[in-house]
Amino acid sequence: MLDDLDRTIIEILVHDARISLKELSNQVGLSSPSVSERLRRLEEKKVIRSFTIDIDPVALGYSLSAIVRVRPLPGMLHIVEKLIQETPEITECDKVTGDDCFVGKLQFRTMEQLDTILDRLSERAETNTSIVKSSPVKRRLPPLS
Amino acid sequence: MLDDLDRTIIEILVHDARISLKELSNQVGLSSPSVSERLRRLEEKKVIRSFTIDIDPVALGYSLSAIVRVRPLPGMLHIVEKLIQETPEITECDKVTGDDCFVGKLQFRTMEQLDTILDRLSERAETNTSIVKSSPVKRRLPPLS
DNA sequence: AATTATGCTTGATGATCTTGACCGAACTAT
DNA sequence: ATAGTTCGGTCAAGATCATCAAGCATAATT
Repeated sequence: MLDDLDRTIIEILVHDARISLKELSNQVGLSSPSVSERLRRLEEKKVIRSFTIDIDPVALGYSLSAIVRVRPLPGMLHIVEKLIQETPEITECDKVTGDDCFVGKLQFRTMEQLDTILDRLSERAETNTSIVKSSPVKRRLPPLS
Repeated sequence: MLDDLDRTIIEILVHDARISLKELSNQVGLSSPSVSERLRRLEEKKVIRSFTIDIDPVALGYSLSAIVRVRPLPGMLHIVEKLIQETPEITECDKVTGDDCFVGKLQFRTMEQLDTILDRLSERAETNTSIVKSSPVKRRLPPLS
């Protein structure tokens, strides 16, 4: 489905999505129309879901983050899911197997804010919260091979 | 630190980091040199950490993912941290407070592969793994206000 | 009140992107 | 085998875009 050239393109763009087509095509070893066409196809096939930016949450004032595991009280599953989606400080959340139904990431500014958000969840779910101390692995791609 | 124009720029780029400066400046309502200069400063201040792409792991063959909580055995903290960092299928990992020391995300292709990876960790840590069934909240920014 | 710093616009220039015409290798069907 | 088709590539042009220098307005500083 993806050949070596596609993988090279992806690896370059992961590090700099705003590189010019010319520079990209130089690094890949193809002409720019070829790379442009490959890019178009990678987007079309939804291999590349989007070009985006990585923002430092601290710069937005969110100096703290936490992993929250959420186990809805009986009958509360859908309400809790909606509540999670409507909590903008929860910046990602997965629904998982096991005792915890949801595992999410929470960005917040103060402990007071954390408390407020968790209080709201606690009306309908048991929560288990771990404050993030550091991130030994920053977001990265798995092996492309 | 950030004004409304900066926030607008960020919101636009989050959705399309490869938009031309011209189009971006139209949407922001400034001339392109102004936007260019603001972009430069946002990068300089490390508000924008990088321009990158969002890749569908499925397109890379990783049709499964899991949240793994890792509690190193006594004395194994640093070895386990290193082991996590050297496991490329772990695409992000936080060090957190609480009983679990690390919480990571694992991308994998088959249950067999999951088993192999967890076996390696289990020599030096207790692990608790939850398979991701869906993602009710895709990665997003917290409120910029 | 004068001065300076900041952040903006404009317009010229040079660089980049896109498009269309064309080419060749690989695969299919006769 | 060979003719046709498809796919992915190059090249060159015209169209578009980014950058730079110059100049202006506003707000802060002295």
